[in-house]
Amino acid sequence: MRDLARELGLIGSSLYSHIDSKADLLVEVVERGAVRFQESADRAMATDGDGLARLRALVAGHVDVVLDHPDEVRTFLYEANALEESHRTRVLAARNNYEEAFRTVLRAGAEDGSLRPDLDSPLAAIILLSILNALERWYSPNGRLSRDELVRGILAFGLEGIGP
Amino acid sequence: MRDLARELGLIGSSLYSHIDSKADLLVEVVERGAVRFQESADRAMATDGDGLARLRALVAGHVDVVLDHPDEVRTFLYEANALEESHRTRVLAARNNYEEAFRTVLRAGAEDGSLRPDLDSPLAAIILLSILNALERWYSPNGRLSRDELVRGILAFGLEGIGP
DNA sequence: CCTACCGATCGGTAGG
DNA sequence: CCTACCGATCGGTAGG
Repeated sequence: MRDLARELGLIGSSLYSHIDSKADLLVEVVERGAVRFQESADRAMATDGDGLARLRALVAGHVDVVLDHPDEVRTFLYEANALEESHRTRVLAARNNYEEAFRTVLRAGAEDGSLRPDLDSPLAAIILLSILNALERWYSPNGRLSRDELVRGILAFGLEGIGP
Repeated sequence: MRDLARELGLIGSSLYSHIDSKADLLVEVVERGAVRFQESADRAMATDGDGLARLRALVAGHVDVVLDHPDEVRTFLYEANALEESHRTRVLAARNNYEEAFRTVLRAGAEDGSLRPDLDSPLAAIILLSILNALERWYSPNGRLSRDELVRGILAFGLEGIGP
């Protein structure tokens, strides 16, 4: 808390004129992350087009959220288990709901012919999210890939694979 | 430290008859994770066969390390940045070396025809490791997939993709 | 928003 | 390996 305060030009105890507790502050930050992802999914699901089109929108939206709000995302992804039970449950439900959007478009794509008909949608959803969530740990805008190339690279890997 | 001691049936200060400091203990645990991955990569690279065969061995080995030693792996993956500079540098170098094994077999596969000739090996290596490292966060042996089905599912996703 | 604190907990030590 | 501590730091409060 004293570190946070210092970044605001305050001393530690002065933070408590603005927040009630450290735990409350964590809840707020995690919640912001959850909202970002939810809004992104809502936008992507409102896209019209086949399963593949909506999958592309979900992936691009996720990349934007992760790269535009890395601190909130990190906190959402890795600190949710530090929340008190009731808040933790809500966040895990939000996460599952978001993952469900991926499962839904994958299933839709398998049925409308825009994706492989025999794909394992629960596994593919987890795998895609594993790839997307890890971005925060390695991607730099100063690296070899622009954000657009990154999205295309991930989609190429996921859609075509690396087989011969 | 008191929590760790309790799990051993000791009180906190008694730990210090066995270790020199909390920081030393962390170094040791992280190092164990690094060794597990390195040994796995060494075995996989000693496999004979084409790039694809060695990639399969790398993936299966990584899955085994993650699922058989989750605590060491978590510490290796997420607590390395809590190490003092010199140790941190060594661990990051070990990680890069391990990733290099993935890049090497991917490049080999692209050249020997067992993998897609135009694949982006640095990106594919990061993506595969993103998928593999995330396993610890969701896979349960009591779930729908056996370990073998998991490996096959990941390889199917990576090799064939989910495109139509 | 700061001053001046508080009780609890942390990593760790001396001595047996 | 425990007893009996220590100084530092933590989240937080009362009062101005």
